[in-house]
Amino acid sequence: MTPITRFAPSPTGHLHIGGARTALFCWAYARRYGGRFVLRIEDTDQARSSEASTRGILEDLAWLGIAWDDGPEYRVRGQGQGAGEEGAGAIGGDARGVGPFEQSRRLDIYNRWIDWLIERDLAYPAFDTTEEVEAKRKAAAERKETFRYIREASYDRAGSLARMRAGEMHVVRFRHPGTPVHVTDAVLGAITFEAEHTDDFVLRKADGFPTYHFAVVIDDELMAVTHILRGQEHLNNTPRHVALQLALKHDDGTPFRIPVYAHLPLIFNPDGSKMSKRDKDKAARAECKARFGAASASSERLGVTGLADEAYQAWIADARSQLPADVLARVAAGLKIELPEIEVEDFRRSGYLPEVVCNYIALLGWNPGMKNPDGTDLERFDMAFLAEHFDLDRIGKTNSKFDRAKLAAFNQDSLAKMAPEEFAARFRAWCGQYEPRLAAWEHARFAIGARAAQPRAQTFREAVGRLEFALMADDAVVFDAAAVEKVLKKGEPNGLSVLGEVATVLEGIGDWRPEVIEGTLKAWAEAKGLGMGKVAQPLRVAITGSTVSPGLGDTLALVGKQGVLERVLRCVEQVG
RNA sequence: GGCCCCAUCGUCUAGCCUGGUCCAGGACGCGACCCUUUCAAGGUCGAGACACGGGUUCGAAUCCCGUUGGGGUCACCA
Repeated sequence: MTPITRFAPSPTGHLHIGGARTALFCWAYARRYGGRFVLRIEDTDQARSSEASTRGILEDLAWLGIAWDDGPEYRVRGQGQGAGEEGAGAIGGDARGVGPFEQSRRLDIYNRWIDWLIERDLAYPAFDTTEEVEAKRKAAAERKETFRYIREASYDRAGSLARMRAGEMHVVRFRHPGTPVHVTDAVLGAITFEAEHTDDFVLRKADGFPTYHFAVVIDDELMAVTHILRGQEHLNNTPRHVALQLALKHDDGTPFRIPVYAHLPLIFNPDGSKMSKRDKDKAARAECKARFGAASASSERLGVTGLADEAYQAWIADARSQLPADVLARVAAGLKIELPEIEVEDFRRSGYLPEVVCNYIALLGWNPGMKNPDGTDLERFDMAFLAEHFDLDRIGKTNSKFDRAKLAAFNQDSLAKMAPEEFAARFRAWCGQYEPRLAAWEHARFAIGARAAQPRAQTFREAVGRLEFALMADDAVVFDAAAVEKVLKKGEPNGLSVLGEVATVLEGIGDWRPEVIEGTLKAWAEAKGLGMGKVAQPLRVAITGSTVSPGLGDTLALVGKQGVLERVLRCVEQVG
């Protein structure tokens, strides 16, 4: 049996990193066994779903290199930076004729099955208002019980059907058979759910849309899904789904299949809290409070447009509130802080490589159990490796915490190992989207910048940071006081005097290329009987304001001869 | 609270199914040293875990039970 897996996100925001892992595992399993991977959009919550989210999710998956076989069509534009097998072209489509893949477009299908169930009295209309059910739930909670909706023996079926046909507002509930459900989970093993914990859950909401539980079961059957990989938060939904699968039969009498279930361990923040997009608001809010005080801060101070003071105050006051993503991004920029990465888009913006993100998240809950030739555990691998070796039996059971430091280490390693031309090309593509100042550099200069930043950066974002000195105006350099003290004012020939001498040497260099600059300086230092540190450090401080920069030749080349001379002069004047 | 799941270094994990080769291996992080024109990288070394208690057994990280701890879930959200 060739497996068919599916990833079924609800389009209520960007793709969460946890969702990305689920998608990755689904993809990998399908690839491993030559099956198909379906992408389905679960947009049955009319209030929260949006088409923009759907587009974002498709884009995030494509960027990660997780291509779906069946699902909404997505055009990959140009030089894709994705990690997976598809470079360009189209992803998705409906080769098997099982679409559409947006649940909001499948209402007639669900309704047909609802009718089928009602006919057999396996489901029934119920007319309770939300308030009535809520009241019962509350009453049960006060008795320290869990409310379970069960159809009363006195239920008037004929009358109810008539009311339904007359158009009265109602929901359709499943008539739970009251038998225990046994599930064999591919990860967790045998699990039994006793009957007394299940109830007559809703299949179709009052707005006519199916609930998640119902749509999932119908779609998985109709799309011939064989393996359901999903987060462990769904474990308690499984008995509902199985009960439904047991109740439903096709017209020819064949029952719905019970797919293989594999519940994945969850991913949390290092502090054990849920990884939520609210974390980003939380971080920004904490920074605002720390900087401006708890209550009185004005959005004016942030220099953020499009954020009314009233909205700002409300956001500060309510720990659970969220700012629109774009506004929040501007707040963070104004604050000059990095927001925690939660969604795939965040990692992309921070300059992580998609193949590294996939590698790292695959390790959260799965590992290949193989060794490298040197005896260490194999944990660096690419998408092709996953497609070849991924399997359910090595999925762990324990939840994990997202370790950004390890991700960053992986990313730095991949960045450093990359061929310089590839690094430059990908860095440039990233800058085109997120760092226009650098993208504007002409080719030769960018190549030097890329070379200077490559071995040192954990992310593209950080690479930009390492080049910041070349981006600033010559008269904007701030000379770090400690550096000035240590490098320019102390020592036998103190740095300042070296600077004065070296300026003339620099001035004499005609061919302003990194190798020439560095060679000339080395020769000069040697001739003067000085260690290179005596020359390099004062120059670093003069050029960048700090003692830390890329290789000296690259640093000077990036600033340009004119700029270097100006900065040195300014430094001597200011410090001396 | 009911139900369900889980439990190896700070973190991710290997080992557990098929008890002995485990005074528990690796990775990230951390510490020290070396190298060095800074930072990083690299090299060498180091600290660091079988939650606890009972069994079973000649022998348990590995099997069983309990305790404790953690997580999930209890919607006309998915």
